[in-house]
Amino acid sequence: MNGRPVTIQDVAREAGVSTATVSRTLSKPSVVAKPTRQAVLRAVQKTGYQVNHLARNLRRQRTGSVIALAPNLANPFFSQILAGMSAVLSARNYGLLIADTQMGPDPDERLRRYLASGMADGLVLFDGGLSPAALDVPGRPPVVAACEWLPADLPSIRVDNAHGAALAVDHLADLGHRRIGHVTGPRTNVLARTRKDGWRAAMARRGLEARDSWIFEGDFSMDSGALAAERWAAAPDRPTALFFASDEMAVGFLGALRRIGAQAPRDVSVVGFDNIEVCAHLSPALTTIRQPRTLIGERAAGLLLDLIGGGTGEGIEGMVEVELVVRDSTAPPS
Amino acid sequence: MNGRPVTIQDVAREAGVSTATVSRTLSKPSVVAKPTRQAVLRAVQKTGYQVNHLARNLRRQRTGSVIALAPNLANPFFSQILAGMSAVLSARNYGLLIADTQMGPDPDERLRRYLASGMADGLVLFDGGLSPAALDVPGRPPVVAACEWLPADLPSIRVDNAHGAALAVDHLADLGHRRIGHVTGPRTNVLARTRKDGWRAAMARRGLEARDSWIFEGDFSMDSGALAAERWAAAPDRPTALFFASDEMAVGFLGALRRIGAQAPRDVSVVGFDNIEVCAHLSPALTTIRQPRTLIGERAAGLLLDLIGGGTGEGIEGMVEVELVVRDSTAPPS
DNA sequence: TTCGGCGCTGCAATCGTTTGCACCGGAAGC
DNA sequence: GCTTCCGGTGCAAACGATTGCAGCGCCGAA
Repeated sequence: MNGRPVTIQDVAREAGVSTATVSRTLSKPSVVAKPTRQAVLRAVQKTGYQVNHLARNLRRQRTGSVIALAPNLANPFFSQILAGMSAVLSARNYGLLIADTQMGPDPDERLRRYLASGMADGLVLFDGGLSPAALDVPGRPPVVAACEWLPADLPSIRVDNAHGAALAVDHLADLGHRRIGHVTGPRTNVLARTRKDGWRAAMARRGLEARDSWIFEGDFSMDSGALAAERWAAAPDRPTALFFASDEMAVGFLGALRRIGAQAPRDVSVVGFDNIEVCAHLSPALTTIRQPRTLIGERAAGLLLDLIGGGTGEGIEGMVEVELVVRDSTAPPS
Repeated sequence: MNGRPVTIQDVAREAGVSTATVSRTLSKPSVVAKPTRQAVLRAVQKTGYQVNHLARNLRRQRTGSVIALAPNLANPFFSQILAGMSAVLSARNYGLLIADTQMGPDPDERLRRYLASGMADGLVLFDGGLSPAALDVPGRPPVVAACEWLPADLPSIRVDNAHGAALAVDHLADLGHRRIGHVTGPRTNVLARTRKDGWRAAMARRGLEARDSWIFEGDFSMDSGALAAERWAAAPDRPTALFFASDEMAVGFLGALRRIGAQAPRDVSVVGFDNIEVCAHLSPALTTIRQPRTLIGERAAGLLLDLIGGGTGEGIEGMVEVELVVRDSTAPPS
């Protein structure tokens, strides 16, 4: 009942065995004789012993946690991914540390610090904007890239952006659209680039022209989507349909569209990317490409744990499939 | 260049001093003589030494991290709060661990385990649905309640829900509405209750009747907001304005409203609560009560750190103010 | 000359586990 | 009866830092 936390020594004394035996009872019960084991467990019960993770981890030379490094934690896109990671990690008794790359002055330096500090046994990187050189830390723990990725050849969980773009374009083309434009993400972002390339490729495959004036540059944000609405309205040969590199931009677009008196899908068909929750509740409900975010988190965590455990990541690494969700924001051109 | 990580011993040898001196140079530079200090720092540079947090923390009897415990990590509401926490914590060299209360079978037990495990120096609790008894762990670290709170008398960062409700009701009443309804959160949720009580009180203060049939029960989700739209449409004495306990519900409501051919603010004025990002981009843009989520995260983290440091939390604990953001979803009754 | 005091440094204990190795007794094989 | 083996246990050395305490040299005052 005193304040001092109860240690393995106390349990050992209580059970009349050595600390080694207590430790083994707790970690590899099979090697200790049944009566001893029971005595130890009783002592643990009685004393209310809890292992001290710090001591255990120091001895084992591992931290028992993993860092998720995202460009912007405030972005809700990540919350579901983190939830997926958390589920897998906590099932395996790992903790999930989260940190923001874009907060301090020097993101690369931050990444390097995290890698060198030994604060975690592994790291999941959601920011493709970092320099591969920052990964060049001697003795760094395993790193997994998710969603975005670096030129460096990291094990990664990728989303099939090209296929997503193709689904979108095919859907619109099937409806009869021929002038299908694209609203891009930020120019430097890998996701944005692959979606744009996917759009271009899909257009070519369908024998449609992918005119440059049908490309509107955005940055994934709602505001940039709203801006795109104005530019779309002002365009001379404006597309009858738009494929957006993110739902957020599509949402911003739809709102702004209404404000200038136009309407989807009457005046323009709209396809987003992500399937964020609000899509289904907009009016018109947004047709989009669903990204399985929980799955991405689970896969990323699983891959990282495999690497930490000395595995090769074989069979876990790789592409995550996307699918088209048709709602009300797309229709044949009028 | 060998694989073994460099320890404080290596630095000591390199600099020709004892490990004690190296340690002091790094933690309390003022007590070591300048030439020695420089020699040590040079050695640190040369060897590329990084402190081993596990060892340090074991010795110091602290973990250097803090747990944020949320009911549902996938809920984007928390992402901005976590970002705020992360900013404060990482500035003070603390790590942020996140975990989900509602994932396993027994949330209370999970909380108790986190408290007893010593995995963190403190904990921020965002889930008001847990049993106060779960906090009754001998020698538990400081706990801060944020947003929601338990009956137990925890230090907390609260949001002025009553004032928020009053702002909403006053705004609607000022526009001329007299039949102002309320869409609630889940019955057991503290936030939901205080917002509802706030609504009732504000109605009374304005001399307006708060009829029970104007209360629509929801659960904070978009789906429940959509459901409320149907029930609102079917109500005989339906309110001309609705105050929602969350933006999400208001968003769901607006979408469903359109689908049944009605429209805000023509047929009903709508006020939300939170000011999530999408509010400004809906059409009509949603009038709402802004909750400063980043600030909540910062305050919660600051309070917890103060408590961890032995402070009383005086001056940090307390209420966070909300404000009315008027947009297009409210207008005088027609 | 002696002594107190002060600034700096090193010694070594300590944090609480895990785990390689040695040991011990009993069963089994020859 | 003697070895061999093996399941079960304990001893004690790690893991890598922090820190109380003591000691050392040096300076200034008496």
